[in-house]
Amino acid sequence: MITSTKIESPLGTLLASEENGALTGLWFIGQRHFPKGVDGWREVADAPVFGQLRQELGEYFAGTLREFDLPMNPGGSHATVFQRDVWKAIAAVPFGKTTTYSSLAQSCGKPSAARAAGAATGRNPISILIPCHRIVGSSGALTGYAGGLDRKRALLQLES
Amino acid sequence: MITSTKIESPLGTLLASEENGALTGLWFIGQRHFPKGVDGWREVADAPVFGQLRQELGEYFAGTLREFDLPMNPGGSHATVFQRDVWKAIAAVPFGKTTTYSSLAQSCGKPSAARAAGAATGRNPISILIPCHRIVGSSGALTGYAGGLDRKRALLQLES
DNA sequence: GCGAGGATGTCCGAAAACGGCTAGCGTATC
DNA sequence: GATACGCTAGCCGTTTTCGGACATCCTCGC
Repeated sequence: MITSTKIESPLGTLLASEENGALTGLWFIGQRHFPKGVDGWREVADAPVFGQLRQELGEYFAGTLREFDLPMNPGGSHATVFQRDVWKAIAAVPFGKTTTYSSLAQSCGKPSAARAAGAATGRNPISILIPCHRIVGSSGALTGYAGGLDRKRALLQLES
Repeated sequence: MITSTKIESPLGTLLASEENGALTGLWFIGQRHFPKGVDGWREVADAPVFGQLRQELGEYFAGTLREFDLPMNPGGSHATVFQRDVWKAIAAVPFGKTTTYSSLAQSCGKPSAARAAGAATGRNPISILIPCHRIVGSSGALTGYAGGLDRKRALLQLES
């Protein structure tokens, strides 16, 4: 049973989803790759992990928290091996730093799969906590963000 | 968590699967459309429903039982609406009787989908209990059976 | 009688398209 | 010379699309 809730943030409303006590997703409402089966989820605002998430997100946007710490389970059952690898690599990028798509690909053992890494990055189910906004082009250009480049810029600004 | 077990029968070895106390599948080993994820299932010979199944199958092949009665849940989560309709229609065919593919299609509200009904019949996950062997061509010919025509013939023989 | 063809839902494999990319050049501009 | 663009041609996992193949049967033309 998947449950969900909405969370307000300075960058717009977020939708969070949870299953078995672990966070499974966090998206800006209506963003690219917004999940499809949402209708089948049950809105339950007070799941424990949601409370913790609200708390930590608040501190993050206030600038007082740099690392999230709560149970996560991105991708649920589908999601390919490569995608999981990429997301894991993204999660390893520390607050305030950035890295490139090709560097990501390299971490996954597929040095020439930069473009595929970009695609996988876009499918990241847990925005912000898995900091896909910290991934930029090898030239330093932002190149893209499922929630819109403005938000990516804002998040990087917040962390600088 | 899906569990499974093997069951011997006069027509060959069967594989049964169960989830949450309900029978979800019953196939002749190696038959057409044999399930794929079997490796991920756990063999547990003494689930309650398996015991009952062994018992009833024994009586069926001995000729002393004509109607099975145990919890079934064919198709698990995938399986389309049309397929469920077809399987339900098959289950309504009584012991010793036969019906045709086009008649099945008609029962499902799609009179011209006889061929599709055939395809759906082949995907029936619970052999014998959902008596897909009772479905024949409109000419009376057996036309096909995922477990092989010999077994279909034998089952019909047993019921006559 | 007999052969050909169309309707039908689903699965499966193959092929093509599609991205949150990049390195390598050739030009253009100071 | 530097630096900065802009274009191009490869790169690669995933998604989408497409074309058959099926446990059929009825109709139509010969």
